[in-house]
Amino acid sequence: MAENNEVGSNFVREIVEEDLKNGKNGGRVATRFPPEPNGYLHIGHAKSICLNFGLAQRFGGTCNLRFDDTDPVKEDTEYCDSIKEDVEWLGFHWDNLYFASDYFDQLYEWAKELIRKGKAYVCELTPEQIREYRGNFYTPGKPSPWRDRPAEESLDLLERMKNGEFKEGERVLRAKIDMSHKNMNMRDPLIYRIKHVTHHRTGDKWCIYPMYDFAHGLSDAIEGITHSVCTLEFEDHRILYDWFIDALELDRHPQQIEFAKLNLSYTVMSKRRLLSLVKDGVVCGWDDPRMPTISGMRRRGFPPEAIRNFCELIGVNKRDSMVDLALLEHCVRENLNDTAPRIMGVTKPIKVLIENYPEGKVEYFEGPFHPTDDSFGSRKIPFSRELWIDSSDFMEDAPKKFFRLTPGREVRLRYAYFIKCVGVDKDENGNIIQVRCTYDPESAGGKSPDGRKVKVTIHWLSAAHALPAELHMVNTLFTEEDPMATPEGDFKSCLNPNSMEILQGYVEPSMADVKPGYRCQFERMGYFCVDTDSTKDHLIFNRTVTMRDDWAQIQKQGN
RNA sequence: UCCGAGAUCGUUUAAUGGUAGGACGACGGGUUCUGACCCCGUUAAUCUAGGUUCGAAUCCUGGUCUCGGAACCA
Repeated sequence: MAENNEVGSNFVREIVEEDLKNGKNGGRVATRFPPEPNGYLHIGHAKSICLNFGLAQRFGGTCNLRFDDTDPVKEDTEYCDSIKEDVEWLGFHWDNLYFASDYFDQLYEWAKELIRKGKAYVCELTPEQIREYRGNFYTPGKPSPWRDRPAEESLDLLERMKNGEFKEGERVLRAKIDMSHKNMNMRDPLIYRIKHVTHHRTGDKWCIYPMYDFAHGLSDAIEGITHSVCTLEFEDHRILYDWFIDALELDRHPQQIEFAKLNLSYTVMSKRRLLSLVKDGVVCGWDDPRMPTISGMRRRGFPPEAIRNFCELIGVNKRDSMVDLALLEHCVRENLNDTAPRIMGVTKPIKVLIENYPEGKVEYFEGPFHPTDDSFGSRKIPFSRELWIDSSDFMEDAPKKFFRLTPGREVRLRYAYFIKCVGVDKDENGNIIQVRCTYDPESAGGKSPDGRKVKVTIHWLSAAHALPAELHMVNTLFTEEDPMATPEGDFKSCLNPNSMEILQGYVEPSMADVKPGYRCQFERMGYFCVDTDSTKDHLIFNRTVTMRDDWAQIQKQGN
């Protein structure tokens, strides 16, 4: 068993396999991803998407995309569009696109059937009274005075609720179950409530809208879903899910299976909190590269394959967990290492003057776009007397383990020459304005004919040829691993003031025509992605993720 | 005080009564024209107390802790 380098199964997969083995559902597997269109999808949804679509893929079944649009107050078609885009971008294709609102007619018929069976009634208690009558965890509820009214009366009232004869809150349709049930969900739960609100799809056709518990399971049944996967907070609702299907004596009975939702360190994951970040202007929108939304991660440069792989690695179970952001970053690097062309970019420029290199001379060095995969091709990189290097690659007073440029030290300029630092020029305030070096003409192409070794190779750009670029150095949005663990759950108290550092840097001339979405590696600096707002005249890159950095670790240890 | 669920290396995930394994991280080393990638090694866990058994992470009992649940939200 131990020699299993493929990721193990998970309990949902095992349930489906078992069902298949036993011939349940006629050997059919049908799942669905049922988002409410009231916000943008995030990495937590990606877990659910990968699970549901993955199940269908693995077992030759189907997976529907169904919008759970039963509360017109919060829902909007803008969200539907973004959700569809995100699911497709992740690489999944739904067998059918449905809306819970497609089933409003059928649901209404079923509601009337429940009334006729004596299993539902129209209640005229106020919202406050309903709450009061429901009791609490420790004390049983008491029956509504309208509980036993004749079915005919409820039928008539429901019809009039539908036609808009009553104000919101005046009447509701409730299931008649058990007001003293241990599970609060069974104390005559609501089925329909009145809302005089225009629905994003059905317009003003309805003045009543079905509640989740009623609509969701029955929608599953209508679509012939076999395995209805949802998150843990619905565990207490499963009994109701089953009750409606049984009460209506439907011939299909989907099985609800609950799993633990994803928590990621250094981020928050609820739509409500993400919306508040957007509304408060903490971020620039749902697709801000710092957001854990699918659209934010896309803009930041996370490849869909990396996200899918991450979802596979984290597994599926029923215990609460907090997945380390480092695992997501690992998946992103692993993918980008194989797929991203290498280029040179300078994030914090410092000028280097090659004293013995002729003024006005320009030569070109060939550099492959990928160290091991020739199919990426190569480009010519211009070299001249004045260069930009990254300020992190030079130190005047270097500690022992610093291998980069420092007075008297020789390093290699990638693909170009060995250079040796011979001096530093400063302004009157002591700030370094330029590093002076000499180069070894024999080392052209970065070769070392005499076998001379150099500790490191650094990246560089010909100052005259470099393209200015705005660099968005994306970091975590929060400084705490669990932002919700801050006092009173005030997650905004640990917002990271440096969540996005904006730098004016340079990139090599081969980047002149890159389009938004283009992903590449700035050698030694990290993976970057061209931002959606980037133009030919104003290049903008988002740092997708840094490189793993041993030097940074050493520096950290020194402190 | 009620109902439901869950506790395995720092994190995450395996084991389905039979050697507690993998991944990420951390640490150390090798390699290197990216202090990257890659390779090798080290670290490190069954919530607790009993019981059943030749044998328990797994089964039983009692504790403890964590999470979810009382919207005309989903």
